[in-house]
Amino acid sequence: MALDPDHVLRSAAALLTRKSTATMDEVAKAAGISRATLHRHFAGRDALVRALESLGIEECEAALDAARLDEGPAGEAVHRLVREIEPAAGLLAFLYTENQLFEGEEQNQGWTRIDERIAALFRRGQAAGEFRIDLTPAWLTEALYGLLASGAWAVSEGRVAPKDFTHMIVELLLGGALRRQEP
Amino acid sequence: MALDPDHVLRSAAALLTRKSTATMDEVAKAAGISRATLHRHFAGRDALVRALESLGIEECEAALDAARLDEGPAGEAVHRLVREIEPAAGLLAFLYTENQLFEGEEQNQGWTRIDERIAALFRRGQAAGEFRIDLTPAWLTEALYGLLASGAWAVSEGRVAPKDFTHMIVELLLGGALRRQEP
DNA sequence: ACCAAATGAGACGTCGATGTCTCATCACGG
DNA sequence: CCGTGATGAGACATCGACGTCTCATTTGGT
Repeated sequence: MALDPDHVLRSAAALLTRKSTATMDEVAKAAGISRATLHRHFAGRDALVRALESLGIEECEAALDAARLDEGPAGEAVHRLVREIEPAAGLLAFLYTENQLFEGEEQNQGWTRIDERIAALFRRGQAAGEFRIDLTPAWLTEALYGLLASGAWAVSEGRVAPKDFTHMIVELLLGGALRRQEP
Repeated sequence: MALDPDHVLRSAAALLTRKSTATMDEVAKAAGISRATLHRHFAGRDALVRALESLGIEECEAALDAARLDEGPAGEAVHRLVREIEPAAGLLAFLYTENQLFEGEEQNQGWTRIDERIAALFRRGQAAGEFRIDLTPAWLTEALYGLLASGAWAVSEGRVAPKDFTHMIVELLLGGALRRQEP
C-alpha cells in the first residue's frame, strides 16, 4: 500500500550521509522495504539522488522562508536560518559532497536561487554596517555550507552535542573564535 | 623509468578532489600514465586512497611543524597554520569527505595525532584568555577542517580568489562575520 | 650498440551493483 | 468472502570497473 516516499527519502538521506557509497540494497533495507519496491518508487540510483536533491532544495527554501531573512538585524536572521535549517543539515551535508550533481553544467537552478538568497542576507548585513566587508558574501555563503556540513558530521560522530549545533555554528560564523570584551 | 610516484599522487588528488568517483583509468590518464603502470605502483584503488591518506597526513604534520603552533599568540599560530596548510587543502578536502576511510573502526592514528595537536592549539588560546571558551576545541578543530574544505572548493569553483584563501579562512575562523570597532 | 628495466596498449576473466522480471503473499476494500 | 493492488523474495541478464596477464616498444645505463 502506498508506501510513504518521504520516509524512504529520509532514511536514504540518513544512510547516505554516513555512507555515501551505500548500495541500493542497503538503502532499501535502511528504509525497511525491499529492493524491488525501492525500484518501483525510484527508477534508479540516479533518480533517488535527484529526489534527495529536490527534497534538500525544498527544505532549504522552507527554512529560508521560515527564517524571514529580510526582517530585523542580519545577525539574528542568520541565527534563525541556522536554527531552521538544522533538521536538514545532514541531508545538506550529503548533497554538498555529492559533487556528481554538479558535473554536468546543468547545475540545478534551485541551488542558485538559494545561494542568492543567502548571499543577499550577508550583503544586507554588510550594507547595514553589521557585517565586515572584507569577507565577500559568496565566501560567507560557502562558509555557512561548510560549517553546516562540519556540524552535522561532528554531531553524528559524537564530537559535538546535538543541542549545541546551532550555537556552535552561529557563534563561530558571526563572532569567530577570538574572545572579545563586549557584546 | 622510475616514475615519480609523488606526481601521480598529486594528479590523483587534484582529480579526485573534483570527482571523487573517478575511475582508475581516469586517474591514470590524469597522471599521464597508463592504467597498467598505475597498477604497478599502487596495488589497487584502495591502496591508492591509502597512499593519498598518508600523503595528506605527512603534509599536515609538516604544516603543523612549520607553523610552530606553540610559539607566540595562538591567533597568529592559527594564521601560520592555515598559510602552511593551504597547498594541501585540496587533498584534505578530498580526504575529509572520503568517509570510507573511517568506516572500519581502524581510524588512521595519524589523524588522531593531528586532531590532538590542533585541538591543543585552541586549548592553549583559551587558557591564555585569547579564545572564547564557549566553543569547544573539538568543534573549533572540526570547523577548521570544514572551512579548509569549503575554501578549497570555493577556490576551485572560482567563487573565491586563490590569493584570498588564507585571509578568508583565518579572518572568519578567528574574527567572525560581525563587524567590530576595536582590535 | 646492447641489455635490462620500465612503460603502453590491450586482452582477458572476475565481481559487485544495477535494473528487470516473475511469482507468491499480504492488505485492504467492495 | 473474494478480488485488486501493492509488496517481498528471489532469479536473471547486463554492465562497468577492477585486477591480472601478455607482448611489443621505449627508455636509460653500461
